[in-house]
Amino acid sequence: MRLLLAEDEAALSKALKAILERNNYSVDAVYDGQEALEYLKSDNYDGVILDIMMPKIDGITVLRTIREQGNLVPVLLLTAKSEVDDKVLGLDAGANDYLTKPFNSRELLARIRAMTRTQTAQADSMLRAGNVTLNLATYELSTASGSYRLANKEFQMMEMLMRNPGNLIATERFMEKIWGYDSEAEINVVWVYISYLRKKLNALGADVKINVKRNAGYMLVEPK
Amino acid sequence: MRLLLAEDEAALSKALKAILERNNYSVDAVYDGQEALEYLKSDNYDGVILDIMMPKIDGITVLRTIREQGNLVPVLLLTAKSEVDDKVLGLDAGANDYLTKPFNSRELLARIRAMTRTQTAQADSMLRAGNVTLNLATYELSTASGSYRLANKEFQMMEMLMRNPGNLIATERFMEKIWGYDSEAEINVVWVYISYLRKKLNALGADVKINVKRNAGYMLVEPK
DNA sequence: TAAAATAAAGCTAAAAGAAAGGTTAGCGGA
DNA sequence: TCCGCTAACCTTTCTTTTAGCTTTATTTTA
Repeated sequence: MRLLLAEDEAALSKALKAILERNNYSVDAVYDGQEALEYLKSDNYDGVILDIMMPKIDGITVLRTIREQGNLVPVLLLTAKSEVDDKVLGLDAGANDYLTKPFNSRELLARIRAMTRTQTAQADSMLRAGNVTLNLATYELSTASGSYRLANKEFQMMEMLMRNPGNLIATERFMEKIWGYDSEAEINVVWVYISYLRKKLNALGADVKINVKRNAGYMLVEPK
Repeated sequence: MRLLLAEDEAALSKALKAILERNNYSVDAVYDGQEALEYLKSDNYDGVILDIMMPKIDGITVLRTIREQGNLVPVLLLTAKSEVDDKVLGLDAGANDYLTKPFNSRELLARIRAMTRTQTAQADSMLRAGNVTLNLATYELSTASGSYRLANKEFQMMEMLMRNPGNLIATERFMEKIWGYDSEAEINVVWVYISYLRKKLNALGADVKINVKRNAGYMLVEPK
């Protein structure tokens, strides 16, 4: 399986390449958007890992360009924590998935596997659980009876829950993924947002629930 | 969960050990690569935190050596800021993850959790005795006729019993393992929790029983 | 030595206490 | 104005203690 890795930060690029190669991918690393476009023109890849912030040509433009050329190669976008709107842009531009830095290798590998599995590609920009959908581009949480546009943090929490239905997500995990390792925020922001989400799910007549497991975390449970 | 910490800088080592122990890891600290190798030979650890720059034998060599010996214990490498290439080397040598100094405790703990999860994760997430199962992930105690989600202490007691069916567990042993040596709790909390568990086992129609042996302890007995 | 008395050990419901989690108002910054 | 966050207060759940009761073991007494 051949992957193109476009990431300008040398240390991260090297590390990623090593991880990917240990997992039996052949990886070409490039360090700016222009190089990425050249490589994508000349070669056939099974997947692309594309940082958004890159010198010369940014990731979104690279993505848009290759899609215009009819290239349907699956693309995983890497975004820094704060570049939230970039995600939306990226999905609109035809990305298959995105990953927020910092991330761990297991997650990266899982996403790549998921992405390359169904070569069918084209952005699945909706998450679904029970009678609820979450639009990854517009941040809309909907059921038949209505919808809310979620704020950023709400969205990220809901996304994590919906990507792992039936699995427990540790409270610390929310903190790490959404607030970052160096955040000073109190642990109870998580409770606060869980509360917001439950309220909205309830108002929408959702048939999914967010369950708590004491001393552990939260889980999205779908109806049977 | 037992960890080996190999870090030559005394102050950092002490601090890390304290943090880890506060998070319920048992930590052995060693101060050079040679010691690390000795400890890794003689003992079983659930994870290793390995500084790269160490006296006598460096971390990468330690890592490479134990991997050659077929030891698959998860290893988290600690690298100083600039040693970028070391990361790559380290991952190639078979490290599971790495962390750049300086780092904060939340990140360290997250990495350790992630690293050790793989190994143990779905190994065996269920304990079984008679017609009863205990789900180690959800804390659910079940039979065909239903289930209870156990609270923390209840769960720990039940786990100890189910890991030693037919063996006597001293009341004092419960105290040591679950409440800790420095607990102020009275001995009769054990009786109280035994009582809770019996009630639930009974309500579930379990065919196992918790027997008492006077002046000794308790034993889970399975039907013949 | 059998029966009665006493002591020790263990059992359990309920109350008290502690901790975790939930909710809301409000403040400050884009 | 919307968003993110904190802080205060509320609710629920878990843990421990209390106290009275039952069972089992030991000692005493006839």
